[in-house]
Amino acid sequence: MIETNSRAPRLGKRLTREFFARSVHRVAPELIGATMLFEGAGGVIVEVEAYHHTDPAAHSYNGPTPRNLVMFGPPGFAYVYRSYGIHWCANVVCGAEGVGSAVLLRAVEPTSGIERMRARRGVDDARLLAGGPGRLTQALGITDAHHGAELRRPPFALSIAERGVEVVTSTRIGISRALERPWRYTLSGSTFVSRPRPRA
DNA sequence: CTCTTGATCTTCT
DNA sequence: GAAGATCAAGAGC
Repeated sequence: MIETNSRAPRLGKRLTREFFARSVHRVAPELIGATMLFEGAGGVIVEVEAYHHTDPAAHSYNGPTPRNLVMFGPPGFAYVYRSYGIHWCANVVCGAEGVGSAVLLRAVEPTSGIERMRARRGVDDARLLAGGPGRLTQALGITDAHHGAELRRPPFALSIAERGVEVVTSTRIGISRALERPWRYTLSGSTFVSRPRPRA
């Protein structure tokens, strides 16, 4: 399904805490087209997934644990977890404090600090620099050291696109529960997503 | 191009 | 003890 996120209430404006305090299902599509930098490296967010606290696929589904505690904290902070023992994956906490919802950052189209991203990743192809949640954190240099950090403050820099963009919804990647929920959001036509263009 | 498998370790059962 | 919001390399077509 394709829609435009032009109704985003804060297009072109600096992100506020209220931006993240809304439903994860409203925040997620509005992050598509936003620019995300970490210590100056990063680019345009082209793929995210929403994880709601009532969602069996969400880490927060069974309530707070030491790992997911940040998800239950205030919105706008980073939930960083270890994936498959190897990678780091980064989320943005959304919704009211205590709810336990977050948006997984899955792919960025590189626009800034590309050489640093290449050095960290060890590859040249721009589509392989930050296309995938593990690749994204490695390219930008995000680790568990930034777990619980606020996305509105350095070294993060996040800004919503000046204009609305076409957003495609599809099913999420790599999960084994709640497979049918269409909570993956990608920038329409982008070749920088973690997997080929989702079937619309 | 697609499919399969190994790496590696924290969390939860 | 198994599973997991992943990735890269290798085999096969």
